Amino acid sequence: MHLCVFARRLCELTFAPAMEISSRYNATEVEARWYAHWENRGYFRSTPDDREPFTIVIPPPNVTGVLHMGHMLNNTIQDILIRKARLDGKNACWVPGTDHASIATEAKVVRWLREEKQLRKVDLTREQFMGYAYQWKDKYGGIILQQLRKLGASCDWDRTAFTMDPGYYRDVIRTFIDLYRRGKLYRGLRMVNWDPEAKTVLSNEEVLYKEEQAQLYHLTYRFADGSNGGITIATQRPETIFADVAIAVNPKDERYKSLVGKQVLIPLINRPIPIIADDYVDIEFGTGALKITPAHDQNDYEVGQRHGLDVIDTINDDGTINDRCAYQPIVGLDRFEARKRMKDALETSGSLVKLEDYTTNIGRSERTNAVVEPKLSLQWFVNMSSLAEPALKAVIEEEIRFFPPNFQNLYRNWMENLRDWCVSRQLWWGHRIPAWYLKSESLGKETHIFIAETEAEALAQAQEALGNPALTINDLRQDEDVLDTWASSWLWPISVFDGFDKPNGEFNYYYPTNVLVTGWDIIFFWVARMIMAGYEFKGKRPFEAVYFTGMVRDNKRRKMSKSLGNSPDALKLIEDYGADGVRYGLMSSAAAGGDILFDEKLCENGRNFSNKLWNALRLVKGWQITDHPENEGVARKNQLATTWIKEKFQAVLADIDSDFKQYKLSEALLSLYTFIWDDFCSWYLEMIKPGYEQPIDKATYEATLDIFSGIMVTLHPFMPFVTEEIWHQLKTRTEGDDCFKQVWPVAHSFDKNLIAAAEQAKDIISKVRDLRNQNQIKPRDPLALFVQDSDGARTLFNQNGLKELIEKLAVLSECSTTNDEPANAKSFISGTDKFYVVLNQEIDIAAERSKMEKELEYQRGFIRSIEAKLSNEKFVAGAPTQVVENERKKLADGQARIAILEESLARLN
RNA sequence: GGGCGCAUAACUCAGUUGGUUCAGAGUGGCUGCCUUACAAGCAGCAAGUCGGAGGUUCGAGUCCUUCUGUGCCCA
Repeated sequence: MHLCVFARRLCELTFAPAMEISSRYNATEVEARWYAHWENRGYFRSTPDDREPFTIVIPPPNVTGVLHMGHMLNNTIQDILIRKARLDGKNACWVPGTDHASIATEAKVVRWLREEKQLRKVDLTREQFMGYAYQWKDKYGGIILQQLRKLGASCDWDRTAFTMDPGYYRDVIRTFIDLYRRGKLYRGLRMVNWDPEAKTVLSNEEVLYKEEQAQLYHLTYRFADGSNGGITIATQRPETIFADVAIAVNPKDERYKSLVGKQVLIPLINRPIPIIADDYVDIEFGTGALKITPAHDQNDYEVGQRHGLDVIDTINDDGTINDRCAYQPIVGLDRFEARKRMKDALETSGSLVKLEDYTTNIGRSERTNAVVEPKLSLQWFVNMSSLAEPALKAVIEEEIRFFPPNFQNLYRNWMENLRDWCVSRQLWWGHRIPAWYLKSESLGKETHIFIAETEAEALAQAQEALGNPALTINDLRQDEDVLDTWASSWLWPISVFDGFDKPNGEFNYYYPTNVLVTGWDIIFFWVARMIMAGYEFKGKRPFEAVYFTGMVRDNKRRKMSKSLGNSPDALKLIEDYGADGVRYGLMSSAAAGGDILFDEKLCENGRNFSNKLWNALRLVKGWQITDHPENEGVARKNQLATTWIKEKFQAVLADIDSDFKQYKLSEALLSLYTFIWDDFCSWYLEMIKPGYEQPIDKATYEATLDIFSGIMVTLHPFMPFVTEEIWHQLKTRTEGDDCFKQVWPVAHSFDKNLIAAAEQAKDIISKVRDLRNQNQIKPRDPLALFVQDSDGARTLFNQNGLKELIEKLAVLSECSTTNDEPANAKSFISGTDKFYVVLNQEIDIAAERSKMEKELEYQRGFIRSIEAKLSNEKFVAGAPTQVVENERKKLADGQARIAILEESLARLN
């Protein structure tokens, strides 16, 4: 750093007058102030009125959650859409809330009890546990909703909902009862994914499969008839052989054809089982013979069903071996401990013929990481087939539109291969299943089931069903399980508007909601199920559109997660770059559905953008105002500049409107960014900027404030804070005249010719600057510019103010037409015109010639390709006239440039 | 094994129903700058056989086939 620079900085710091606006934008202070202002004035609140509603329900974050990158992306998008809808004059309602997240929350509460209160869940009653859980929720839950405020989320906080609020709870229970009564919900024995650690059922989606090292045991089962030999199978789970009911081979397998129907003996216990034939068996895998253990494997269960085989369950809920296992030495041991013991026992008995290392997919619980145990269990299921049909149709026929649309494929694929939905979870935190059984009937063998909203109703049902009025509540036992969290959140868009209890209330106004914004990773868990619920319970779509966001990943493409520690601290980012900066950073690289590789650099760009806006404000507000322009030339120049920027703004507005319609939010933001930074700041403000200590004329100044204000309104959905601040700094506004409340400018048609003329002026100016750069001429040294006289040049320069504009920005001492080539000048071509810049230094003729020859070659190539097209009859006949005409124009322009170049070269020689 | 995507500059990505020599943006790189709004900045520059091969077409980054690489979902 130069000394003088340092000195100047120091001066700024030390002596800057207090009145002066800081050269750096202070996001933290501004953001807190405006959020409080909006909230205090009740701007986020929505009540039904005559306006068209625009509704979004938040994907409720986990009540235990803290703000992470995914939330910020997701909620920034929702906020943009909601703020845009408000500016469009709609009654915008964004409903916030949280999800009780039964598994995750219960796990946290259990840990909290253990660590803070030295309590174990097993020592507590259900009521005690729930008491603690609510305590915990009140203390730690919902932090994320506070954090969303920091991001600028303009939710109607008065509507904050929770999936276990009393009304919501009631809806969930009633829905269960309703589905049961209509035969769409049943209790059944199913092979489920069992987490032996959490002792709960997991959905398929909650099981994570990963390749792990395992061992394949090759075991021989001897023939039961005492003949020599036996059949060798390969298994990864030798501890389950005592639950075997058959050995299966492929009917096409020549090796085993003759053995089908024979009996073999299970090693160590010598129980006979049959050899059966089933297509399921893979001839290539292992030995081609497969032990069938229906209680402990999904596929085996299905094989068993097909062949009418028994089910022998030898594993307890906690993963230990139970006493139905006929081999005593492993009873009571954990399944993995049992496996170790089996190795020796099998070796000793001579049944183990080979031990082979191999890699296999092992499923683990997403929550506890325990190896998932396939287990037969009585669970509650929702029948999916009838619910899926309208939900699939709605998406295929685009009654619900997906953005990006290709997620239809994923959705269809899943919807066409549905299994019934297991909705029970072996937890306490959640909506307790409203099913009562008779205590006299043993667990899992109940034949009487009473489904009711209350205990009293259940009792009445029981008394009637059994014809025994003496029955008391003590004779009944309520199901211990709660419902899957998704079995509550699928009602979200209905329940938050009380659509079950008051279907003719405001539910009518707000539902269907307009758009759902969520990550594609929960398309099955949640999106599909909300669609089902919408049609099943209300006969209507829950939303018109779904905007799928991508996953936020780190720069190594890894999904951001707590366990990897690769997720930046969301609140720290907001502190460092401002909410506007972070919002910009997330949006600028987040095309719908596409994953975003997050880089803090993007937030830095956002912060810099805020700063750019801030400094544009400082510039404009620093000007002295005068009633009249300095002279006629300045008046013409400023007139052209303001007209041009207005027209350009219209062009940009048209693009943005179209982007919004297609949910291309990133592109809309990028268009605005480019327009503001390049057109407005780099060009427009430089065009009208008065000389040092010169005033600006009032008309231009006012026009600039209006344009600047309009720009702030359009940028507001993306960067609400900085725009609100600047909106107020620009002019003195009346109470309540906030950027937040403005009307989105209506795009009207614009003057393309004027925009094109300005573009050419910019091209000329850039080329002069380039010549300065190449020839080491200082930016402030005035130069003389001449243009070869031509019709085109005269038309261009007849544009009122254009000549003055070029003179100012290119820093020219002179700008006029000529018929003669000036001495000591270098030339360039802009459009089809030739320009000369007088350099007052010796010109390197050889270099100039070579440059021109290169250019000439390029231009000749250019017209050759066009001539080829135009001489093709099929092209001229087949292509749209617009395209053909355009080619003719290009050809003419190219020829004009060639003529200029050839003539210039001739002169050089 | 079945299905769905993706492949464009050093990096991250845009690129509408095929139509401007169309190959674009940001970041990074290079050159020159304290120039009275902004160094969180200004002015300029360079950079790609649009994964390979074939096809359809007057015309292909864009449509089709196939290969390669890569990611995801399901089993």
